[in-house]
Amino acid sequence: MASNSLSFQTLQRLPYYLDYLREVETENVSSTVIAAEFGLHEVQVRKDLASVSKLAGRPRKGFDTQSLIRDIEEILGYGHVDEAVIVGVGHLGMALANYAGFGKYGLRIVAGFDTRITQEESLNEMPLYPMEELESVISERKIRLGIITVDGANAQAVCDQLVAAGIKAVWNFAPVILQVPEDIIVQNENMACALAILSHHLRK
Amino acid sequence: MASNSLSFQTLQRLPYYLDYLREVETENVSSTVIAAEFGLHEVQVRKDLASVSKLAGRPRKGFDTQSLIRDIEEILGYGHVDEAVIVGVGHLGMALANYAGFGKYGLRIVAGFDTRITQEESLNEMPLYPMEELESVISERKIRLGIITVDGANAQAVCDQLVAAGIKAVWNFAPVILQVPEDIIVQNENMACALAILSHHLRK
DNA sequence: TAGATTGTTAATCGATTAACAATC
DNA sequence: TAGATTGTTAATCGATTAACAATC
Repeated sequence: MASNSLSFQTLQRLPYYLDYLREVETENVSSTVIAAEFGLHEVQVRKDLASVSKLAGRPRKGFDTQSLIRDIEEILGYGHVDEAVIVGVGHLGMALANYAGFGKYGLRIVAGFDTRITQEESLNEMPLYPMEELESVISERKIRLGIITVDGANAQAVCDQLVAAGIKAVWNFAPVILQVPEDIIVQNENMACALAILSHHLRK
Repeated sequence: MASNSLSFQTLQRLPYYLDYLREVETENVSSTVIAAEFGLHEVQVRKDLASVSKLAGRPRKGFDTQSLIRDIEEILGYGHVDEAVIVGVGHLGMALANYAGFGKYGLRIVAGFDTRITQEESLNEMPLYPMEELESVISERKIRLGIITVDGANAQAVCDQLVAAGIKAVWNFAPVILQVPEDIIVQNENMACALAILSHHLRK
């Protein structure tokens, strides 16, 4: 029965469950089946589901598939679209901006910014602005999520500008740890961290 | 004093420490200073460093900067270059293939594969092959790391092919959990998981 | 009733943090 | 010597797993 706080780990598993629930065609789904599908521990899945579902699961049957889908979608904020801006329109920034899949996850990147842009232009229907426009675009459109795809040396400065403009969450692809006020959340996507684990494994 | 096993968490922090150590110009560096730089707990950093450094830290002074850099580089396998192939040369695949920064981390992407490729061609000096060539390229060049940037529906099949060809580690950007033999390591880079955390935070 | 599945309470595990003695 | 910093041992914390009673 939906509790009020979810662990980081649980939140990260929800998108997987959701994908599976959308595919499955049965009326009910049990923790046992989902756990087997993903190679997770049954009790872990049961706890995850219990903490997000409004409708309790039923012994012998499991959870109601449709209701569970709605509950997870609500928690992940799919359906409700979040608007984001992206700063740094190099290879990675473009890949993200072009990535059609985000729509499915309730994310829309509505504008790009880059120091190399001198006047408004557009990339696949997404407007690109010079850095000077950052604050006005964010505050006018009340955008709350900023994606940083500039290089490490410039990431903190960009982050400060985003925060000053009123952003509430930052998705950081630069290989640095950003310093932000307490109420701002930062999600780091650092390729070097992932590589560290892979390389170390290969070296053994 | 370098122990034999490192936690996942420690490994992920090492690239940050390394960046900082390379920048700093002093002969010695203390855990205290690094902790302050990154907003981490002092003891956590000290434990991390103790577990990777061959030379013990010295009271009052800290660790020898150069020696620490070498130790971390060795553990992360920088210097020694890992070769990788990438399967799926769409936007994301190209962004990764073009990303110059990987060289710095000891990674070289030596070939790309895609179902849309029908005969060998090249992208910025990197050869692209049809899927049929996957096994022969990997086994001939003894490549041990495979990067998956195909869509979710095809990721497991690609993964199976990579494993069959002899890959030891998989870096997976598709939003699915891959099933692999026990001795293969998979590192997931799932944008939906990151977004789950950000969205949930914004929703509160 | 028997059996599958739920939810809960307790045990385990790994990582972080606290406390403190050792050292230069 | 005093003080900064180390390394180590114990306490805490969060997440996972085990054990088990409740239910349809």
